[in-house]
Amino acid sequence: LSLLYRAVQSSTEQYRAVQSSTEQSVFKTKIVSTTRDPVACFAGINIFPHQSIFDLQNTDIIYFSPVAKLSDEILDHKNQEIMTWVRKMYQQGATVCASGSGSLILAEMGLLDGLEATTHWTYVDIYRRRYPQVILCENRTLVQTGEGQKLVTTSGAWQDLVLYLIARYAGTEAAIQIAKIFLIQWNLDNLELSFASFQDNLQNSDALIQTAQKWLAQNFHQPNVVSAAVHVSGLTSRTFNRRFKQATGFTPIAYTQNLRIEQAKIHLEITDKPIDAIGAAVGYEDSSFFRLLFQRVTGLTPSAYRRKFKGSVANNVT
DNA sequence: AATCTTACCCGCCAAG
DNA sequence: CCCTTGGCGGGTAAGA
Repeated sequence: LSLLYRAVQSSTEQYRAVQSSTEQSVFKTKIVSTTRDPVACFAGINIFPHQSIFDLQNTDIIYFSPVAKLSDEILDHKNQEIMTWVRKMYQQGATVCASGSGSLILAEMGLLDGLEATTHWTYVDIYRRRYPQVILCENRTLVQTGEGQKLVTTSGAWQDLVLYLIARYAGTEAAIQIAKIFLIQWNLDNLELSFASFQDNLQNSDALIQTAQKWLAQNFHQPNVVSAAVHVSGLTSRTFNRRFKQATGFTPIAYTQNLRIEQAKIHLEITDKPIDAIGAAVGYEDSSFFRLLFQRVTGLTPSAYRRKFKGSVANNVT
C-alpha cells in the first residue's frame, strides 16, 4: 500500500484531483487492529498497529495479509469485532483485498458468498470444504469481484495486488512503470518474478504478446530486437505491431526503449560505471544517441540522474 | 551538428 | 456483416 501511495503521488493527474478534493493527502497507510497493542507475527516479529479500528470510521482500501498456518481452529475463533468493522467499511464503499490465506478471512466473513475468489494453492482444500458457496478459481492469480469490483483476492504474490491497485487508482501507466522498475530490480537481486504475472492482470489478454514481452525483457540489449521479437513470435510484423500496441499501449520499439532506459537508470543508481558503458550494456553502441534518448524519457541527462538518485534504490529495497 | 542507412510504424485495403 | 490478418508503400525517427 505504500507503493500504491507513492504511485498515486507521482501520478500528476490523479494527484491534482486528490489535492483539490481534500486538503490533506488522501492515501495514508495504517495498520489497524482492535487495540494498539503489538500483534505477534510469525518469525517473532511484532507489528505495532497505528490505530484501533474503533477510532477509524471510514477507509478506502482494506488489505488482509496472509495468515501463516491458517487453520480451522483459527478461523473458528475469528475476531468478531474486526469482521463487523470490515463488513461495515465494505458497505460504506471500501475496497477489501486479501492475498493468499487472507482470502479465507473474506470468505469467513461471508463477503464472497456466491462470488469468485482465489487463494494460495496450499489452502485450496480447506477453502473448498469450508466455503462451498464461494466460486474458487485457484488457477487465477488475481480475481476482482463484487459490486464495483471492490473485492479483490490474489493467490499469493502481493505484487499482483499492488500492481492491480496502482493500475486502478493511479492508472495503468503508473503500474507498468512500477512493474518494470521492480522486474529489473528483482532480476538484479536474483529474485524471481514472473513478468507475465502482472501482465496477466493488467487486462492484457493476448498471451502471445505477453510471451513477447517476457522475451523482450530478457533480450532488449541486442540490436534490432523488434524484428527479432517478431521472428520469435512467429507472427507477421504487421500483425505483431498491431497486437503489441493493442495489448500494451506501446509500440514495440517504445516499449523496448523503456526497458532499456529503466535498466540504465538502475545501473546509474547503483553502480559507478561510466555512462557510455551503461549505454552499451543496455543496447546502445552510440553513446550520444543513448544520452539523447535518456534525456527525452526521464527529463534528465544520465549524469544528472545519477547525481540525483544514486543511493535511493538501496534504501527502497530494504 | 550533420549525415547516412534502414528499422520501424501505420494508414490503406484486400482477403480470410 | 464484423473482426482479424497480412502485404504494400512511404514517411519518420532510430541508431551508427
